[in-house]
Amino acid sequence: MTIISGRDRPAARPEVRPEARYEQVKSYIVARIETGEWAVGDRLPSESELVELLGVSRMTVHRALRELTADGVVTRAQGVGTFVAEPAQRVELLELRDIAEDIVSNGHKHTTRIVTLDAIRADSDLAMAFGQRPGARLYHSIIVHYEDDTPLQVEERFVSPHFAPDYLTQDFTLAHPHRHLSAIAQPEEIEHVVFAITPGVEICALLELDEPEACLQLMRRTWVGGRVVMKGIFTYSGSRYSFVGRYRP
Amino acid sequence: MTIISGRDRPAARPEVRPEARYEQVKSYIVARIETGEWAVGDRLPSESELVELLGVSRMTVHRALRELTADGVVTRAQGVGTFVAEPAQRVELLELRDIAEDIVSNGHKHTTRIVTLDAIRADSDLAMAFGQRPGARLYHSIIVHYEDDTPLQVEERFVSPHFAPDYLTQDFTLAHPHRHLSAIAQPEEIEHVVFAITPGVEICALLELDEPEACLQLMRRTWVGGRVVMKGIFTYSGSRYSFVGRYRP
DNA sequence: TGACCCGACATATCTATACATGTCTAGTTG
DNA sequence: CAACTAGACATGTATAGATATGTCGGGTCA
Repeated sequence: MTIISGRDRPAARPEVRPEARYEQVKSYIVARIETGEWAVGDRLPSESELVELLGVSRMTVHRALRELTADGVVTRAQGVGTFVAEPAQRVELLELRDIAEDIVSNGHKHTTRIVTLDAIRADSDLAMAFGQRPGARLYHSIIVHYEDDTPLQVEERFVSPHFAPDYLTQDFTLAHPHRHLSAIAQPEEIEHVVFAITPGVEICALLELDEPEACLQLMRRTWVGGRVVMKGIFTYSGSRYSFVGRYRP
Repeated sequence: MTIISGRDRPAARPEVRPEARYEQVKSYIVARIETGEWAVGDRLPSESELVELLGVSRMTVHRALRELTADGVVTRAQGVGTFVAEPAQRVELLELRDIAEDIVSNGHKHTTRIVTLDAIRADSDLAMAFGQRPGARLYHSIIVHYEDDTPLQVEERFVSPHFAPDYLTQDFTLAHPHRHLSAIAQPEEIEHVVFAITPGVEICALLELDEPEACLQLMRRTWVGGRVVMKGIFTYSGSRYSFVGRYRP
């Protein structure tokens, strides 16, 4: 049995690009899994068997199976066989967009105001957070991001000088969240925590809130070389900002 | 010039699996891009040129380039060539974990309490949200999720009966956020919005908060067939819950 | 009995070749 | 000069065959 007629098959509808054969093989396998004919954990026919079954070459079958492996549909073990994988459990993701991109893509003007920009000595809490001795030097900044003339976000950052030597002279109108890190210092791990807080008087003033309202706060820690090199606390104007995630399974 | 010696090359270190040739080709290309020898937008040597340059077959080069395309390192256009792609801009993602899984994986006991479970008639706002006529039937539930004996989340959901016919008799101790949808109704699109709010008296009572505090609120809308079929509003106990994301680039 | 080896079989990779399809250019033709 | 066309060249797909490597079971032998 073959799923595919000969190479010289006339195209039924010239305007429709015929599906490539390896795609047809993928569809064949996925269909059989979806109907339950091949259940989770079952072993699929071997490549050679599929070659006989479908009338295509082994490389074509192999490509189909390799892509299905990448898609998480099957798992393969050399010398053993190919098996129907556990259905991937859906992970729902929220995209943390850069505030500047967000403002610009909504058709507004993005500006920043530097409130504080200095080098400090770490107190014991900061030293602990950065895995350094108390008294270690850290760069520190407080910046307000505006949408047109409305403050949307206050960001406070602490940065290890070693990985951002020219932090104090950077162009803070740039958007990228890791703009300050030198090129060698590629982040190895980034941790985000999102809270809801009621801001204190300083942040209320910076966000021009007449009275405190619930605000989103994002804490980001960036690791390089097993150490925290940047810690940022981003407080968003409560009723004016939300995180949005939109995805298609 | 070849990057690869003959097939019968003796393995220098038998315990180290030699890298496959298509992997070596990928590394060769990536290295040249990373050093800037091939800059963004530059055209790479054609497959045939790489064959000559590297001493491997075209299929091997092709596989390397196909995988680099999937990785977003290069872009290809049939009949034109292969080009160094824009470096993918980092998107930072926050995983929205299921509350029940979260509680259990932290070693606590997860229980739920059904506060409300009924069928209602949509008012004009709800009808608008679900793309239906006012007066349409909707299932409605309010459920509190507890970590041990502490309320962590209040969820309120509205569900289109057509896609969740047995919603009212479901097992609400199950965790999956789309447990209620029938198997045919695979979500096409899911939208999440995260706010910070100050909860009203009802939610404060359900979360056993003595006085209002800033809380995270997650709104989720699920589309099937171009229509909203489920809308949920999840309010998390303010100081007791945060979203955490941790990832390696 | 247990350690070892070997063969059957599975996936993984690589090659050489062929043909299909998309793009662009230079030249031709009206 | 514009429109068409042939050809060069790029990627995309498919094939058959060979080799490499991992797994497992059964047979052999001390």
